[in-house]
Amino acid sequence: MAKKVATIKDISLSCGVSVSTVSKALNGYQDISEATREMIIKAAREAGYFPEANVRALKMKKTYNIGVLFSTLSKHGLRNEYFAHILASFKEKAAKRGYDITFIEHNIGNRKMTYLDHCRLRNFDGVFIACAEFTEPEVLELVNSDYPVVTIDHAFNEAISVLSDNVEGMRQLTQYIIDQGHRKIAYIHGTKSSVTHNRLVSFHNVLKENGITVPEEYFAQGIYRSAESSEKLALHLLNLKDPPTCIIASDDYAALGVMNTARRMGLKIPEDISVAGYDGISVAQALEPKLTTIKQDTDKIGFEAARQLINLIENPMSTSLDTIYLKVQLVKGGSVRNLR
Amino acid sequence: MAKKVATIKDISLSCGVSVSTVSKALNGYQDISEATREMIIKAAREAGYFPEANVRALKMKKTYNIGVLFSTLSKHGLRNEYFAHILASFKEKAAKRGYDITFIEHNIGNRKMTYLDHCRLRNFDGVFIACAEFTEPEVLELVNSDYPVVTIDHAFNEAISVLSDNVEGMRQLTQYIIDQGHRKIAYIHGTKSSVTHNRLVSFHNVLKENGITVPEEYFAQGIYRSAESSEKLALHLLNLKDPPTCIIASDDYAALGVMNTARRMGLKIPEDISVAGYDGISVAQALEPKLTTIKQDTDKIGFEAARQLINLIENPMSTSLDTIYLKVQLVKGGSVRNLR
DNA sequence: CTGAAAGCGCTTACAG
DNA sequence: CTGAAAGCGCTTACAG
Repeated sequence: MAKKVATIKDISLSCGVSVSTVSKALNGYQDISEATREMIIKAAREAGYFPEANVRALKMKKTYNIGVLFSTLSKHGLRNEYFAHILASFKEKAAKRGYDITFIEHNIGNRKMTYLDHCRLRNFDGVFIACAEFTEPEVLELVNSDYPVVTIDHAFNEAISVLSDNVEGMRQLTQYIIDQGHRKIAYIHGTKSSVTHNRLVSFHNVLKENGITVPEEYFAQGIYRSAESSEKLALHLLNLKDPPTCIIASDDYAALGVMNTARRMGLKIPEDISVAGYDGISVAQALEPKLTTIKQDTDKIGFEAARQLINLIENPMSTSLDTIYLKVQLVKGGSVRNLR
Repeated sequence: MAKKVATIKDISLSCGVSVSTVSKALNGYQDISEATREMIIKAAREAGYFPEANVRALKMKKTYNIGVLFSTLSKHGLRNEYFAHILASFKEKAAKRGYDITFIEHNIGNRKMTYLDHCRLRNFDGVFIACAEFTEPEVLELVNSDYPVVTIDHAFNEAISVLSDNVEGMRQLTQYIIDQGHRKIAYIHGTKSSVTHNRLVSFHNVLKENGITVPEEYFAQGIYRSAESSEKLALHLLNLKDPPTCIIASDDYAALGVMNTARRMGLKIPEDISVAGYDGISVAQALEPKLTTIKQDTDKIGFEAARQLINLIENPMSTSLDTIYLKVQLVKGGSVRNLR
């Protein structure tokens, strides 16, 4: 079980040269004779030698390791398809550029610590805040630290932020529904956050632009990703004296809840009631009718976050701390009826 | 942007003591005067000092870092709810025990390397093979290495394996369906693998025990997690001269495909055709009728994998290389009709 | 072309 | 109770 690994010293002994020479030969320095280099490389291969990155980092001041903050709250974190997909694509891009990924935690080896402490401990080259409570002091401490930081879903002045364009997404979705002839549109939105806020504002604006007014009772606050919560709220909405013809849910999971309630009431989708979601999770496209929704480009978000972060790490002076808005895509599905 | 971090030397200078003394004070050695200790701890706090783990590891021969192999193939890896949930729970448990998690990759800093090389590079304390091609030479090299290894979904002699009990799961599911009065049961299974094999065998056995024979044409090979694939296969099955009364799909996603096809053909579920899945993904329980399926306990799998691996790391001599089978749970849902 | 030496930041016997 | 010294495995000016 012991992990006995060849060191540079072992190679130097077996080759009868100094460790300096071994190091240089292995790192491709030019001032080593071809014969020596070959001998060393051969010996290293045979010994299964591989340099230890942590030690290397000690001299090089670079760990090629990125810290990823991914707090695993109830419905968030890795258990959320949205975030899991973003991480997958971030990981792929980072690997391609030669960086490893380590999760940022609150403790290691029995020591409690802040996120920032953990970063120092591991000496990350940069930090990706993928999923966190953005008002937490510890998170802010990280954002305001000396580390190169990229966040998603939330913009900071002190970091690069990659955002799915929520204003534009909600605009496209709402306009599409209006274009299908709907004027009585209800919105079960998620709990308070900047994302929720932007979508709500956008929804309002598009209604106004189209000269549409909807009653207060068409707005309900649900819980992101909770089908249960939206089932109840949908029941209330559909039992109104003047019910909506279309319900937009906070996300695709919530939309499934709306569909369940509708079907339970004997309503057909989209004939009797139209439903729309947000996110574009895979399952919602495996159903029939396919859900009308806004697809967030998780591959692009993760890819872009990694690209930006590594640029910031490698060329801090030529990488500005921008907020980057990524395009979303309207998925027309079949769950919104054309009333015209 | 420069990460100037206080070192132990800085503290020693500001306190007027040696680095040895600082190190000992910070690590709770007893032979340091109370006054000195307090002064040092205070100074360290003020300087925002935090020891660097990589350097520490150099002496301590322990990194408190676990390598996780998670190859991101098309439908696998982090984009698969099953694996993502297992990773989430593994991560939580590992964090609680004080271990970090780093993904094992194929390259870092432009160097190609094997998985084992990467482990040596990062000097992991142990390895969790969560999602990989188990026949790949590189994976076998890892399993056969000196590293403590835990795998899931596949048993090895040289490692601890945590498995969801597929034989038992398929047994429960099949028996339940038979108990509901079904005798014409089709099975759209996944592509070849030990998991697929065990489920198929179990399915056969239960049929035999119940004196049931089903025609060859009731077996179809689909693709795990592909609704598209199972849509086509279901169409074929339902168009047979003597169609099944129940179709078991390889997993819940595939089951959704079966449902789509059925509905498209004007069949109601479960009145006209019964459907069952496997996995217990969240979405399948948000639908109506709820899908009859076998729920794999992803939380338990990840938790147990982490627990076993850390035990193996910390107490190699008192941790045996077992294969651990975890219970599954039959979710009765409403997608299988009671024919009695 | 090669190697001795210093140093990265830390820990830990050992001497005082 | 405190500190000088060696060492973990590697890199890199510098001297030869």
